[in-house]
Amino acid sequence: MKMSEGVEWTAHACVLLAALPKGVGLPANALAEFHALAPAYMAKHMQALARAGVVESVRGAGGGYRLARAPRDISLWDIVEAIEGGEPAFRCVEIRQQGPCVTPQGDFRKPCEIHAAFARAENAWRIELKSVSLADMAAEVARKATPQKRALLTQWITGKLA
Amino acid sequence: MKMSEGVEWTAHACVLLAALPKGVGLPANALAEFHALAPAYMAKHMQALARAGVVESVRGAGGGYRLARAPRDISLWDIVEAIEGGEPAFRCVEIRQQGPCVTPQGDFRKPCEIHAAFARAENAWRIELKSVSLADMAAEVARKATPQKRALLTQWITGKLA
DNA sequence: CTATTGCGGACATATAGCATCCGGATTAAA
DNA sequence: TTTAATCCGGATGCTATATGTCCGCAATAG
Ligand code: FES
Ligand code: FES
Repeated sequence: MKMSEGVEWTAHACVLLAALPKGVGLPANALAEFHALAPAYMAKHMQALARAGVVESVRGAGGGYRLARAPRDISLWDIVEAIEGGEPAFRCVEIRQQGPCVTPQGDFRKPCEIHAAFARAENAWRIELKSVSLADMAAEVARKATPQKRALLTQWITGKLA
Repeated sequence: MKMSEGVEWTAHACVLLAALPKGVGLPANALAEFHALAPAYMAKHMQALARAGVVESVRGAGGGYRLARAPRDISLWDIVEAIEGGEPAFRCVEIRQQGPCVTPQGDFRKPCEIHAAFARAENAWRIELKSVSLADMAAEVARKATPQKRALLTQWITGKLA
């Protein structure tokens, strides 16, 4: 059970976008370059984010991606859902309905206990992810940054926007 | 992000073992047959459970697998850990340390915010799984079973133990 | 008109999951 | 002592998913 690395890629990218002035964005190429990632693959992931409504795309020269909502209104779960899809990790395939001890009158309308337990666990996981917003993470990153890093960052960003 | 189906296989198998008298077990073949699963693959999964100390193996004729502890002391998490391994689904590969804006004096000793958030979420997930025991699930299954199913089950089990 | 950028599909490769098979070791029972 | 049942670990093959690239098309700013 391994989560796609695309989640980390796009999460970092969104944190970067959250640090930009409202309504301003960056092209996929720049987002990939910022963390030295494969540009073509990053572009694919950003398309998924756009389809999911997490970011907005602006086509044409000078375009790129920008956040579709305020950083406070975008959670880590939104990103996971966009990249991984909303399907649960545990998928009950109803093996209880197979085998020599299944009765014809068996009642399988209610989910089995195993299924229900995993559903509860994944729900707790989602709730935790939904409670973390881009604003939270961006603020924490900014707090920990040294003055040098801050300067380097603003310089790089202005270079990309020019 | 998909969990191995082996988790469902072994979870059902353990619930079945929990319904047996204490100290009594069943061979891997029977555990596979009970839910019409691939016998060879089920055997592999049971070996993993034995290595993890969830079940005990008894070799030789009349042998098989039995629970290593009381059903109350085996949780769903124990099974997931045995089959999937304990590694987290989200694995931070530290891409924050790459790119044009990393400063030489960067402090990367503390985990980044994204990493920390996923760790919290997965911890909530694990806590929920640890709170569900085989005893809980077996009791629930028994409660929902019809008299016919109960009879069929005991007949099948006695056939396997003979 | 041209350069830039996103969009979607086709494609290729790598990794992980699914499943089988086999020889060896162990043990109960005939 | 022989036989059959059973677990163990490794080797193997197949399939699905993840990773990553490429290309033509559409949109848009200058
Ligand atoms: S029937 Fe197997 S988990 Fe629901
Ligand atoms: S550096 Fe990427 S999640 Fe920690």
